[in-house]
Amino acid sequence: MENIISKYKDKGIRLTPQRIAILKFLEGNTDHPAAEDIYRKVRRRYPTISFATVYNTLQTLTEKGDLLEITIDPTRRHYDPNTTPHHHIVCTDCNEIMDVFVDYSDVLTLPSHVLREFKPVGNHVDFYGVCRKCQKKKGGEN
Amino acid sequence: MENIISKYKDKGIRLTPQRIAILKFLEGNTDHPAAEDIYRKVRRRYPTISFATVYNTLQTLTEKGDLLEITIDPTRRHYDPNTTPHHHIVCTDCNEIMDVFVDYSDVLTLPSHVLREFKPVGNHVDFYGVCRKCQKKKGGEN
DNA sequence: CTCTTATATTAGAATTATTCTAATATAGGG
DNA sequence: CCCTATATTAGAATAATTCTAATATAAGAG
Ligand SMILES: [Mn+2]
Ligand SMILES: [Mn+2]
Ligand SMILES: [Zn+2]
Ligand SMILES: [Zn+2]
Repeated sequence: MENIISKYKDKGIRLTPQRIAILKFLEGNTDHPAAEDIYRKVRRRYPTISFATVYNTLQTLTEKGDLLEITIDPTRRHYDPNTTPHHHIVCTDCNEIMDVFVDYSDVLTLPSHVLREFKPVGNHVDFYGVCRKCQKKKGGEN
Repeated sequence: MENIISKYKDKGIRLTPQRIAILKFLEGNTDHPAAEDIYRKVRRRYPTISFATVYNTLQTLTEKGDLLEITIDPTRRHYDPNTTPHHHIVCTDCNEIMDVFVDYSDVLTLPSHVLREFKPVGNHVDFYGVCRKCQKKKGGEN
């Protein structure tokens, strides 16, 4: 818990109570929260926190390389504190996002005509599927 | 050109001049336009067209399975009239999007603990890279 | 410990993409 | 040619994100 503080002290990011609360919420969080999820949680302890602070902090962390923006939900940006490269599977029904820790880099080869136009630097796979909960729901509907 | 009309007449989509203009703009378009790109183009011939018409038409086409929404740019939705499954590479600098027509399904295998939670229905790979134009620009900066 | 200041926080306004509304127009079948 | 279910429209509404400018504070220097 307290090592979050030492971890970020070095990085040259100024540690305010609001930021520490955000960092604690994100630490180990595997839910891929959106800004509002973070805002709602942190506001419980810091009722005057502003959305601007949440967005500013998320942007700072992203710039420092300690947070990833997930562009998988067209309606809002989600955030992922796990910056080791990995992929996601999303429920087409409820939008739940689950991690997929497999490195597909070796098999994701690009055709030469693409390589002629682009110098690749990374990849990310979005899997789509139906989560167990939604499979049950759908079964019941029929 | 005229076969667009016959193609969609069957599908039970009512063909208005505005819709035909949108369909013609999308036909074979490989630029992955956003709603505003479509609006701006079609407005040249139909100056009174509304954004609502553009969005309604895009939604209708998506529902009929003749258009794909591309969730790769966090600031706006892009659309792809090519509905055969394929992937994309995006320039991290200028956001240009290029198609990648390779079927990776066989090699994108999921771990069993993920398969226990999700019944997969599809996948999409986002490649990131730097396009030739931006490679030159960046080279010049240094 | 106190001072200083660069940086962070805040409320609220601004911006922007997308959706909604309700009045009007029209595609296309009969 | 008529009818009506469906499409178009202007503009308002909504919602995510960004911006602004005033105030507060973290943390390094002394
Ligand atoms: Mn993740
Ligand atoms: Mn494409
Ligand atoms: Zn689900
Ligand atoms: Zn580029």
